Order: sequence, then C-alpha cells, then structure tokens
Amino acid sequence: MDGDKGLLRAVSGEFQLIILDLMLPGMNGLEICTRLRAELSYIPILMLTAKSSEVDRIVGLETGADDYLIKPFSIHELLARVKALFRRVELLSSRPQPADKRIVYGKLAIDLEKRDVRISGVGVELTAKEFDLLAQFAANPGKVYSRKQLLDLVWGYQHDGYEHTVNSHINRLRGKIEPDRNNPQFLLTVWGVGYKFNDVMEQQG
Amino acid sequence: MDGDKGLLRAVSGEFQLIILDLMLPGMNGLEICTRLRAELSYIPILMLTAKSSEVDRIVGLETGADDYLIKPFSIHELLARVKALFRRVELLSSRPQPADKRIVYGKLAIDLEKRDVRISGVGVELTAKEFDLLAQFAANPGKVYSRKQLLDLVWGYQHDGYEHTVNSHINRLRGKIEPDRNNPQFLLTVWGVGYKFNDVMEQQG
DNA sequence: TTATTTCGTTATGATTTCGTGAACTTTGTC
DNA sequence: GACAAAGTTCACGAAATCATAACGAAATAA
Repeated sequence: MDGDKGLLRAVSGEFQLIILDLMLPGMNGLEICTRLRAELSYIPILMLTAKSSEVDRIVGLETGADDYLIKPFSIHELLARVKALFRRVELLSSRPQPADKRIVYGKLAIDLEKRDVRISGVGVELTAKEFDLLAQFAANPGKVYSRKQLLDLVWGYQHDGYEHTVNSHINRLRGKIEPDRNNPQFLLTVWGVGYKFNDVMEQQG
Repeated sequence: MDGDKGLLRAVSGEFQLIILDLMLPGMNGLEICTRLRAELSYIPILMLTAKSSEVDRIVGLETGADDYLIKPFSIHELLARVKALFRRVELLSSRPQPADKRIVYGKLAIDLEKRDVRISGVGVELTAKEFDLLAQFAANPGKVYSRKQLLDLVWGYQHDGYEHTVNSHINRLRGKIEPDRNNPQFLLTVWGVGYKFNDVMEQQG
C-alpha cells in the first residue's frame, strides 16, 4: 500500500494502528504523518526509518508520530509478537464503551450527557438552570447546600443576585419532578440553611 | 519522544500500543515499563533491545512487558508482512462494524462512507459541513452538544469563529432534512445549552 | 480566469427563560 | 396562640437565547 491510498483509508477510520515508512513510495512519510495528525488525533502512529540520523527530524519536526523504529529489524519475532499485540488491540477496541453518566435515585433517573431526566421512565422537560441545579444536587446526595453555595456552583462565582432566586428555581423544579408537591421526595428543605438532595428514600411507592 | 514525555502521554491514555527501547534517552526503558504497568494494566507494551543478553532481564525481572524484540531487524520482509497485517487489521476493524457506517433513525438514513443521506428513501443533497455536522449528531443520538463543542468537533480545534455559525448551519440542515420545520424531528434545540439529535422518535408517521 | 457553490457573519423578529417583587404559608419561639 | 423569621408560590417584565433570511466573502469547480 502506498502513501496516498493509505492516507485515504486511514482517514476513513479503517485502522487502529498506523505504521509509516519514511521511504514509502508515492508520498513522503513525514508529510503523511502530519496530514494524518490533522485528521485523526487518536490513532497511534509508528514511524519507521532506516537511518538513525532521521530520528531527529521525526521528533524535532513534531510530525505527531508517537514513536519511531530504526531499521533493520528482525522479522520473524516481530511478526509473532505483532499478531499477539493486534489480538490485544482488538480486545481493547471491542471493549464496551463506558456507560454514559447516569444517576438513579428511586424513581428519578438523570442522564448527564443527554441532559435527560425521567420520573418512573417518563421524560421531564427541564430548563438549563433547572437541570444544572438538579445535577448539582444529585451528584452529591445528602449534602446540604446553602443558597449562596448554589448560586456559586450553578450560576457561577461572579454572579451576583438575590438568594431568593434559588427558591424560585427550586420551586419550579419541585413542580416538575416531585410527585407530591407538599411532601417533597427529592429536593428537601433544610430550614435556616438551604437544601439537600434526599439520599434516604425510605419508601418509594 | 523520550521516556519522560512518553510516559506522561501514555498515562493520560493517548496510546493503544507502546513500544519501548531499553536505550531510550531520558529514562531507563525497564523503569518506564514498570511504572507504566503500575498505572495501566491493559495497554500492550513491546520492548526493544539491541542485546539479546538483556532479554533475560526483561522477561525474568517481570517488568510487565508483553513482548520483546532484538535488534537489528530486516526491513524488506517486514514490509511484506506489514502489508499482510494491514489486510488483517482492515478485516478485523471492518468486520464487527458494518452497521456503524450506516445510521438509521426513523425516516432518516445516513451512509457515512458514501456521505449519502436519505429521507424516506429520497436522497438529500447536503454540503460538506452540513453532512459532518449531521454525522456528528447521529453518531451520538441523544447526547447534547454545546455550540463550542460542535465547533471543536466539526470545525476543528484550532478554528475560531462565532458560535452563531452553528445556528446558521443547523438552520440550513433543518431546512433540508426536517419534514416540518416548525416541529423538528431530528435536530432538537436544547435551550441555553445547544443541540441534540433526537433519540426518542415517539411517533414517526 | 469566470462562474458557482458554500460558508461565515450580520440583522431582525420571535420565543423562552430567568430574576424579581408581592402575597401567602410554614416553622420555630415566646 | 401570637409573632417573627424563613420558605413557598405565583405572575410579570426584562433579558437572554434562538430562528430565519439575506448578503458578501471565501472556497471550489468549470
């Protein structure tokens, strides 16, 4: 496979490991490497060179190669080993992706990536602030936050406004996620202090 | 890349395969190997050495290397084998994911390789940016992207422009793929945050 | 080159959300 | 039980956010 074709196929995401030779026909190995790095940041690239004097160019010119190898190598051992390595790479790549960040408490399920909130499986539409507020609570269940802390954490440190604003948002949030508004199950008031996310969940019926 | 830098980047999870030279400048290869194994248990490590007498140390001292190679290697055979290996890698990487190159959600079908988009089987002509944007969304349905994230992912990290540009492209994209513009089915706005690709598809009629 | 398409920006109007005030309710204390 | 302090609820206007169209610049193709 020469440089141009390989470049195309690499960019299309076919490979998990790329080995480049500085002497490949059709295109300069360094150029390929640079162009690859512009498109793919994650695939490891191994550069091969016959001259140790070129190592300086590879490293010094910041082509983006992850490592280099100086020819000549002994072939039989290499092949046996590389096969074994590919088996491992294959395992790694087929390993299931880490599940998206989800927080579940009783009937309440929160997906942080999708910003999706569900009560007993039914989707609830929250505004940005409402979601951020809920996420802050749910990430630390049981922890009591003062209104000032919440303003800092959710609204940002340089924000200045009335602490009363928090009340209003808690209120709207409760209206959307609490099954019984007069008996909050998730967002509990801590009198004289602030609010907390219920981590007890005695009876969710 | 010398030992110290490589170690840092390896620990940060950039590599899927690590090739270490016992004679790397900046740090002893064996030491790197041992330290890597303390942090990462899963990345395969291939050790290189010029002296066959050191092989015993590599294996015997339980550094954690997965394999070793004795220099020098012969280049011509290597290239022939590498070609064969690439064929194998290609097979491996293309086999388990034929479905990944096609994304179908309701009436919308996307072929990532052909860059072909269809609504109810009817082809839709998208520009390059429009397609890339749609592909990014469709690859992670439900995930909410901020405009900044989209600029990074679709336009590239070094790109700097107004986030508003994203709006414009979303708008044009909607005009082409949304059956009812006032009631988007695929590209949903997440107020105050960004956009997401609809993964619910309650009723596609 | 010229012609054409695509892209980024700007401007305007529409929509949603947010912060605030006021009235009301609950809690704790005397 | 009365009072004060703290919390709740509601509604409304302001502010932020978004949709859309239009236009010129830039990239691409002829």
